[in-house]
Amino acid sequence: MSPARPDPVAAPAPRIAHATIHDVARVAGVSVASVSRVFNGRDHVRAAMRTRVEEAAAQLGYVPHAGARSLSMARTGAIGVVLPDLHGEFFSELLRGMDREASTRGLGLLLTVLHDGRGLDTLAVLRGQVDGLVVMAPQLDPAVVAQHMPRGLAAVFLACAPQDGSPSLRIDNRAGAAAAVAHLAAGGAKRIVHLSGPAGNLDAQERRAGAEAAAAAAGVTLCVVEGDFREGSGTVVGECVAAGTIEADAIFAANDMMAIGALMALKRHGVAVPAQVAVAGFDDIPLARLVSPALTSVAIDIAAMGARAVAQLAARITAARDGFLEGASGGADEAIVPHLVVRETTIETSRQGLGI
Amino acid sequence: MSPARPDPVAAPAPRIAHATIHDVARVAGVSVASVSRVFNGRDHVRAAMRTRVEEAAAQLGYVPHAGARSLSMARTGAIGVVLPDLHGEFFSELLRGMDREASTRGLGLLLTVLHDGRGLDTLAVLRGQVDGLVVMAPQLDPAVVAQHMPRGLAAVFLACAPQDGSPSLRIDNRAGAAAAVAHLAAGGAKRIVHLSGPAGNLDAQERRAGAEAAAAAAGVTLCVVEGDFREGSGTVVGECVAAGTIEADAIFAANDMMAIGALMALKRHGVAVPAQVAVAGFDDIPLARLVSPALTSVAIDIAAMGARAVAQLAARITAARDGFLEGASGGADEAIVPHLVVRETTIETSRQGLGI
DNA sequence: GCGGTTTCTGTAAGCGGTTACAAGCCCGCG
DNA sequence: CGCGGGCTTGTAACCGCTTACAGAAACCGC
Repeated sequence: MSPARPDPVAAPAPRIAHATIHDVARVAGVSVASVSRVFNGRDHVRAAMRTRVEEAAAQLGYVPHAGARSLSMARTGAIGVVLPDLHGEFFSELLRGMDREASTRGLGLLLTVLHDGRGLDTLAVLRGQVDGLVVMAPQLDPAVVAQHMPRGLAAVFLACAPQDGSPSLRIDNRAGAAAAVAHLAAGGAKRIVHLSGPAGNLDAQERRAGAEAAAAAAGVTLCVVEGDFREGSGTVVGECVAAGTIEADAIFAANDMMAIGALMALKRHGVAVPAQVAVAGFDDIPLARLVSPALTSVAIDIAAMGARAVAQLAARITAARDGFLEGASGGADEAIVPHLVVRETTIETSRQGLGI
Repeated sequence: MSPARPDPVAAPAPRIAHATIHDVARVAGVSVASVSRVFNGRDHVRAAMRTRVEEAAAQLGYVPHAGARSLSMARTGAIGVVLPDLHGEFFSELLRGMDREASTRGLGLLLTVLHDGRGLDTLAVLRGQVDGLVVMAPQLDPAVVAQHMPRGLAAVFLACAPQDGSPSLRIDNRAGAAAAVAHLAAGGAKRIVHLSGPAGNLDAQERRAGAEAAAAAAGVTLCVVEGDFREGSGTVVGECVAAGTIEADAIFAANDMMAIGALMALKRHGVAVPAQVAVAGFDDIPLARLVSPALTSVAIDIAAMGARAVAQLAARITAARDGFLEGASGGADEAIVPHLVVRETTIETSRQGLGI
């Protein structure tokens, strides 16, 4: 072997371009297999060789090439995250949760945003680039999504219609709405008006159903007014309630912006909140705690949802790798149960809000 | 060739596992090179062969393996985004801007969050997985970052101390602060108090310098009080101004939370804003437009900054690929100039705010 | 019909790793 | 001292795709 080993001293100084495993092997005077073994841990490698390789690697500034490695190991160490064009808090919290979970597992996050409709074909590109997919595409036809899914890639669906063979995570809108209505009823409300979202919206439907169920269970009256998820419809309802056109002692809006619209309208007309009319919303947007009085709302732990999705996906990936064939362990669907955040619009408090 | 070509009819039905280029070649009865040519476009391929290959590919549901392709082409089609542990609006807007720019170029975004200190070594893992890096690490020692950068990988630095050889994008804090102070002076302020950020903070220093320069230029008095970027220090200053301990007709805070603290304190003490004391902040957080009176603030187009970073990186990547060697075209450093958003805390308006 | 192009197409050598397999080494034991 | 057997290590075959190169086929004008 000795004649084949070049003099380490004669090795060129660290290059601009990256050193490969072959360079390291040459400099260390060993075979590429040995270098690979040293880098991948616990194969039987003699100490002398290990240090020789490590020195050569350090000298060359060698870093393994993730792409090559993933090709030969059939594992990329990244998961694809497919999201609609989201904004603000929701987006960042979701990603934060996913990252938290992924990084503890040594996984990277490859982000793909589906710009309005176009671009489902980018999913195909992901094959060989990720080990699995977390897909959130509530606005898309499940059949179309299914058709574009790279076959044989583990996937978890988030907040959208369930797909065959892949588990999905949804938000338990029903339970959240029920909790809000039950809370209002427990606070003494007898006639609750539910300001719902647009009839076509799935979340809106579920929230409404939850509200109705809880109202029935509590024996209180619930009247539903259809809104559009925007502040304006809240304003209208707030004014009707203030004027007595709608007789109610509590308002439960299907999202916070509508609740805030109603709240402001009530305030403007001198209606005491919560003394005369209590108000609750859904989503717990950051603004909810800042309005005065602070808005009671149903909160979803978005980060936890993201984390859960990644955890499920990771489980599926290892399961697939360990030979459990597809389809089998299939759909461990989960529902994320929101929790109620009680603030000043539903309970009397001595302390004033932030004064904003 | 004919004996080597298996009967297409005998080909197995589409498999569970993914078909490779060899499978397609076999089914189509051609060589892998031809399949590759068909998929990669504009090489000379006869029409008959093209359709044969396309049919075979469709039948097998073949999708090229991105990993393998990137290995042989030395191009991954992804760029790494390295960020500190960010929250909310900033994070989502930055990513939105990056995605917008990246997706038009057919690039993916591989996200890496640097959880408090730990994890710079994950940068090394990125080699072979991305074509370039956008790094934002304002809290880290530039030298340490430089040391961990995979050599030979194009990079752009965002809002942090400049690095050798890689362009960086920074926020022009000076210009933003100057604009705010000039605006206050133009509105009639003579004695402005600048509530700065902590002395050790780079942004804070720059904002202060900009404020001082603009005050000098406008010939108005500027007195600096050091704050800590939190609401509390704003409150204190607001109260001093209300009490007359600090004599001022305008407050310019180095960020919005402090400005809001001051604003609320002034309001509480019955000081008219902006009539008696004008207030301006920095950052234009979402809350700024919601407080009453709405806060004038210096806004940074975060999405544009993200987009710009990606655009620069893309340019560097292609430059590197086209042979311009490193270091040369080096640091086309850019500064993102913020713009002033004028609201009710600096100009009289007839309309009331949102009433929040 | 033939040489000279020009246009396809196939062969095979990578890209940078991993890893099954076998060969080499060293050891203790009979 | 010879030999079986466990550690180390090297050889080489992949992973799935691109592409340089060369051979084959088709086309041209004569």
